[in-house]
Amino acid sequence: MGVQMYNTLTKQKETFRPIEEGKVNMYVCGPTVYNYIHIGNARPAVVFDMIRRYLIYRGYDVQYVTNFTDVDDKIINAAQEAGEDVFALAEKFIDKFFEDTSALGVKRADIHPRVTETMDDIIAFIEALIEKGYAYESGGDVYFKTKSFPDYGKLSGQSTDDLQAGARIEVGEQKQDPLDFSLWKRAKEDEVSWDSPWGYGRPGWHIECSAMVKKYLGDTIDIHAGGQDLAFPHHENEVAQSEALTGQQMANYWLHNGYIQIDNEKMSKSLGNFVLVNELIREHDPQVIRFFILQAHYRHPLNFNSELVEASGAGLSRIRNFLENVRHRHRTSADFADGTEWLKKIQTFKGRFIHEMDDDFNSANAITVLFDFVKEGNLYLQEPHTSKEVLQEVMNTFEEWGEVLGLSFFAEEELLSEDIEDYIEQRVKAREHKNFQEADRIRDLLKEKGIVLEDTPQGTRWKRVSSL
RNA sequence: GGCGGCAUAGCCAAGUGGUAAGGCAGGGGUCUGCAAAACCCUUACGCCCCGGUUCAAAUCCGGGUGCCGCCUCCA
Repeated sequence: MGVQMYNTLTKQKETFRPIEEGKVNMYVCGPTVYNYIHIGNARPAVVFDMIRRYLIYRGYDVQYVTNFTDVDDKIINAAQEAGEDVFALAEKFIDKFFEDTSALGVKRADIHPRVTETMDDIIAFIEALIEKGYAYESGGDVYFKTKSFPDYGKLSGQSTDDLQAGARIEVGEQKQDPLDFSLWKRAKEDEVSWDSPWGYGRPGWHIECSAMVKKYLGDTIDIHAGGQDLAFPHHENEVAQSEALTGQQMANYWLHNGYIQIDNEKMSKSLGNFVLVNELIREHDPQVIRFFILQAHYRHPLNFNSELVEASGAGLSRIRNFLENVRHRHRTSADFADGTEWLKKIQTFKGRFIHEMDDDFNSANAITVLFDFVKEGNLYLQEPHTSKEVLQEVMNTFEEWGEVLGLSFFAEEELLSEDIEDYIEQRVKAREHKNFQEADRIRDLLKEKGIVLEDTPQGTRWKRVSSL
């Protein structure tokens, strides 16, 4: 059956068929870099990173491109307010983007093109559209002639007639039709601008993605993704521009993630409920935030607040505890038992994981498979004899799943300092002599140092508790 | 007005025709010197409401209600 994904274009789940066997070209709309990213920006970054990782896991050679909109009204305004240089401000928030997303386990794209570095291609793209009669210059602006593209609306399910009703022409715009949208905007006084056949100006809102997709991935790509709100007008306009120019379908599969809501409302400046990732990761383990995001299906709306994240963290701890305990058992016990049955069972779990992920990247259900595994695995750990091979395979499996989900389930291998080793040794002796008062004293003392001790039939194990 | 999404236990969240996954929180128990971790039992006679189709519906159809979003920059 293979990987199934919900395609916004056809409004149904489809079996994924790449253009070229074994390869995937994937483009995800990136942020406008005028501020720190918020949790709403984090969701597409995380879920499409997960999808990318999964496709790689499934054997595809994935070429993944995410852009930065590094020149735009919002950036210009933000720079003005801060009294900073436009380019310096963009540069700064690109750095911050990488900082925040990598904390969330998001890998870098293969290519991160920027508008300012794609200017020639954008201008050439617009010129070609004018030549073909799909666009026109008007007072230094260039507009796309929406009605000249018959399929307009096919992605978002809007009809030009319906759109016509609500459309308006902004003051100062010189469109022939209210539905036309801008490809090139004439520069205002003292604004950053680039030279073009239509005078100084900068690209409109949607053209960058069309130009970048074409430049880096080709006329038709496999997957184009972004937030639900981008479907219209952004992606619709991209389709119009690209397909008008090339005559080819722009992308075979369109994926859109659902919104994150704060207390069931959209994040917005007016409501003042923006949650910046930057601030969030000071209060929560970023891995927990990622885990929280992946515990919901990527297309569904997801409500967000601190309590929910913490509840999620307890779940992640369960998995981590299990693996720490597996590791301890692996270190401390000999290889007695026959592992054949369990090795088979692990394969079954792996199959279930793939089955769930194949179904439109259902990471929520995939994580359920992990919990089911943990449940059975904990029972295994209680058996008097375990197989070292099985324990190793359990760790390998979670390592593999962790790589797909972008989660690290294992604490860093760590050696304790000698004095703490000594304490643990002393406590073992104290317990042997039934001096429980002393044993408890040492346990409390280490707990204050962030080391929690747990006594098992295989000896005392320790773990470090997170400071977060 | 047009387009779309959502509604499942105290909370989060799967499930899209076969008799309600999983996590968190709560309660009870087992194990333990005591803990911790873990395990066992327990928490929706019912999936927003009303009709209908079916041997069978949370799942399909019709009608309602509520919430959220897009249509303007927005992930």
